[in-house]
Amino acid sequence: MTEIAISDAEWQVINVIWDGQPMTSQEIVAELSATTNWAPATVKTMLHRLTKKEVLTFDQQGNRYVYRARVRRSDCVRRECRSFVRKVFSGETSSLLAHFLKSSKLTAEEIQDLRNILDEQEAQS
Amino acid sequence: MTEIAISDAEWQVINVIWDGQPMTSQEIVAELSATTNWAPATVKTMLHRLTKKEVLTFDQQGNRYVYRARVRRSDCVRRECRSFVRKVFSGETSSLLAHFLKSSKLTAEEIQDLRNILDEQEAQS
DNA sequence: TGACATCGTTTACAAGTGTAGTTAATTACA
DNA sequence: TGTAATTAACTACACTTGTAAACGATGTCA
Repeated sequence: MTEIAISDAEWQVINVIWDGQPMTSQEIVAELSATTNWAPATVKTMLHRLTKKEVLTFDQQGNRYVYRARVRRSDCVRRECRSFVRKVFSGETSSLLAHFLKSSKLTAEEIQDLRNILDEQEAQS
Repeated sequence: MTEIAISDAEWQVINVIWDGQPMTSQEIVAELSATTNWAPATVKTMLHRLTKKEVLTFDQQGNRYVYRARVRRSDCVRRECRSFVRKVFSGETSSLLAHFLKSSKLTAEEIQDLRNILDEQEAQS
């Protein structure tokens, strides 16, 4: 079953990796410096832990590592969503949807896109 | 700013309190025994921590406490949702909505309700 | 008025987390 | 080839979390 637990800070790291892999650690550090105040050593720790958790892997080139994800973003997103809806909305996805639909200001275009998804969903049932 | 951090296990506890408050701890324990394997002492710890975090308060009646929430569920839900969408969907609520709309099987009725919400949202902009 | 049951409080403890300095190895430049 | 810079690994440390037993106070029933 291998429960992979990715912490909040680790999510920030692996998000940039999913967006730009393969990446060296200094590229990752550089990217994260835009959104955090983490010391480089902090990022290194995170990379180390994520590697240990088998979320990341790397190819060694000289004395530096080139990281990439070992797990699919979509799988992690799905898992995280599932536990979130369970925790906050008692597992009721429709409540969650209602909440986010109400609380967010969407553009006309986004609204249309969502309508289209609803149409598809309806067609499939 | 008072960052309130409610852990996963604590969410399970406060959820039953929001649903049934005011409640004594044995009522809370009883309710949770339906969904968890926690020892009563575990629940007590949680109640204690949530009280310390000022998420709960209580009235003393004899030697037992009657607990109720000090924070509104809607506020906690909102905060939790905000940090979740930031963590998993880079803050893009429309991505989150698309994900959940696609990944969940909704009844025709739920779909209609969501459409109505979309209509309202559109009308307001 | 004891003895027992029931509360909440205190203590426990390992694992995970956020945050980062220190160190040892390797590379690169002079 | 030696020294400076860079890199990943190791160590650190306080705080949170999940999980619960032990303890002391209080209430209850005989």
